[in-house]
Amino acid sequence: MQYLNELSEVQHQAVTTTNGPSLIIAGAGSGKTRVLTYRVAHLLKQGIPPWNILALTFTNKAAKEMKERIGAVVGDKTAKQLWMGTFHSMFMRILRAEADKLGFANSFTIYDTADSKSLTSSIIKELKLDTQTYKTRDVLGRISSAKNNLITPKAYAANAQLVSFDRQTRKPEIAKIYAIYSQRCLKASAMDFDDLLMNTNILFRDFPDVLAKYQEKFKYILVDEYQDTNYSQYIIVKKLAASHNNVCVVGDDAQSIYSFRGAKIENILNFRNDYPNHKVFKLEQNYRSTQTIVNAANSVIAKNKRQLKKVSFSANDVGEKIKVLKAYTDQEESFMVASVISDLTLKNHVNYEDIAILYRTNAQSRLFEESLRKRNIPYRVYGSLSFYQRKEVKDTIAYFRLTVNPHDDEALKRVINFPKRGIGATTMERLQTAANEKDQSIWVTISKLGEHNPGLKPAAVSKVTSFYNLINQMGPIAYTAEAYEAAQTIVMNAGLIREFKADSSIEGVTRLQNIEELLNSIKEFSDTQKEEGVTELTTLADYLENVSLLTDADNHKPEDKKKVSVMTIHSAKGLEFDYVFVAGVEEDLFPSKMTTGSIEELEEERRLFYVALTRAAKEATISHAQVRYKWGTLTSGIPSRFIAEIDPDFIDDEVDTGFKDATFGYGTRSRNSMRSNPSTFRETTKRKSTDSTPQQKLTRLDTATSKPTSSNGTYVSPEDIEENMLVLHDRFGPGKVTKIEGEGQNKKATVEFRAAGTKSLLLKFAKLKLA
DNA sequence: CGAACCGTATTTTTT
DNA sequence: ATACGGTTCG
Repeated sequence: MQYLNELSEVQHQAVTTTNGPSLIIAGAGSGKTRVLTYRVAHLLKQGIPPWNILALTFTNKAAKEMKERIGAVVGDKTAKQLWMGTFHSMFMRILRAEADKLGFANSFTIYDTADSKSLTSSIIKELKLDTQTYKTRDVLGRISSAKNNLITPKAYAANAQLVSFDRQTRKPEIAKIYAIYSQRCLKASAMDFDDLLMNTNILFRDFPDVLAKYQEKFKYILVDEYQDTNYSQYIIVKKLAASHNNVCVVGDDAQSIYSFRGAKIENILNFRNDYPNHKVFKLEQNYRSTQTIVNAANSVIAKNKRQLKKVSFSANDVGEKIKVLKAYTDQEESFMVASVISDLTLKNHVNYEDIAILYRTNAQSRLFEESLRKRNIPYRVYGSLSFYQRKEVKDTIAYFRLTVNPHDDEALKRVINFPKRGIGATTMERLQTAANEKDQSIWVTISKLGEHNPGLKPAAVSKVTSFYNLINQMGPIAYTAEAYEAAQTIVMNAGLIREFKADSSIEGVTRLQNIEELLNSIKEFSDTQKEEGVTELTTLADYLENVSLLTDADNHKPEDKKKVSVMTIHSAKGLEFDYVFVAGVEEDLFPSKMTTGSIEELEEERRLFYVALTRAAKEATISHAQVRYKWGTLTSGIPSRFIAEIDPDFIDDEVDTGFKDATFGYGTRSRNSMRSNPSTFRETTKRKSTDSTPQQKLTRLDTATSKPTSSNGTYVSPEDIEENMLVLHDRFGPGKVTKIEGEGQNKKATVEFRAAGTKSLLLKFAKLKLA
């Protein structure tokens, strides 16, 4: 047992004490992953079959990495047979086998957040409720938290507290919306993220024999990030563990940052009551970070009232103090960070992959991208809009979804008129109403148009029917054909390729490329399945199951290995980097404005800050700006309270940027403090100007479906438009100005588009393409 | 029915 | 600033 020698005493205990309930309190950087990995490996070495072990992680990525590490000890083949993954993916797997018992097709669809939103919002509209009062986000939030607390629609309506709360907030119909939402999901054979957990609970509650089967199967259960489990997840674990009682949970209450998603920090605090005979292992030594970072982080988290007492210490070097960069503007902040990174890599030979920029909100990523690009620093932004959330990709996947499960109403609504088939709002409304009345999916309604026509004109009937035939004909290939071939056929038959090819604009070309990338990823998936020894045919249905729970971080490409990581603090959970930059540490941003109302929420933000700092192994740098764009307007920000909460012994004096006014300022400014200005910034101080010339913004690009790439186009004023110029307008692609008429606001240009013929445009909507 | 146009809310975090 | 939904016009 070579691997046991690499462990500290307490780690060793935590790894080898495998029977009975265990609670591992694992501080940041305490070698938690290593313990979990070896614990599983240890079980396997003792002859426990891999399929008897259920290991629940917080992200797919964590599961994948752990499987690889375990594979290195016990062999890949064994490791692959482990039930190791996120709650959502593991219980999806179980539901795929059992969903018919609950009235769902086993090929049920998974609704992502966008689908849930769209469904909720259409129900609100159908009920003719005031959309101002019933905001989709709020309603969905109520439904989601009900589900996470295992409150069914019926129970919701019967729950005095919930009902009276909704009445007080003037939203008495939420119970009804919830009921309809669930009914629609059932008819569509669709489950949202919360349903995957809730329906697992219902399955275990209503089918004791099924529960018994899985209790028997999972002889050993491990749960990572236990502090971030919600009630629904907690009950699943409790039930599954009830028979063998071999449950090991790992967590750190100081790192609980998901209460907005229903996570209950109490789950870890209450473990002792739930499992009286449990053993506790406290991993308190931080092997990751310098003493300075650990002590600084401790000094902050000490301000929180609710926490388990534990020590977190480092025996590493004392290390550098934490730096605070003070920028005038948000843009300047990003330039500074890029500048420091540049110095780190050039002078100190730090590798890009050992550096991360972390922030509170995804919206902050943009400026960092620009600054890093200007300095030719390779980077990868995680989160934000993932590949799978792009419109064209979602549309294409919607077709795949429909062929796998035609009752998937959200997919159907998405593509029934894309490409354009002349099926408009009126037709859809009639179909939806008919479907609601008969309590069936839109698909069933369409299939029975002959028997029951809800007032559709013959023209509409024929259009809808031909869509029906299209999908119906393709249906079987999702199950019978090889995934890539099926995907190709569908994309062709549905007219998607034709649609995307018709658009020769920059955006259009990108869209086509994205579809190609999607198809490639399907091919890759098939190939990987084969390599992993899957002998059955890999179908499109298989691919869809796999893809629905993937996130941006799961698309980790090999080339990302050599890049600076840019992401939210939430996504950085569980990761570590030598050099970490925490940006935008200002009041109302971090802590977020939404959270300063209650102590609980503020404490969570503080834990988030704690997580941010403890990602750093060698150096942590905090930055904040005095002026920042928010919602398109300039706002001023003061340094976050969290900076003041760090014990000053561990902080360097604030570093002013030293950048020149004109370059980055959003207006005139007076410089007052130029106190410490370390050499790092001296040379950049001399930079007189950058290549970013101020652009005159005329108007938005209306109806543009994807962001124009700023490198390809720039805004110009109407008076600068001349004949023969290349112009971009909306999605029409590049066109040439052939004629100019009128003056001033009414100045018009006739533009010849390659794809869309000749159009006459008001120039205020024109966008010049640099020829 | 679809395109063009216009007004408003949005940004807290994710499986 | 922009994405989205609603309204109007052809």
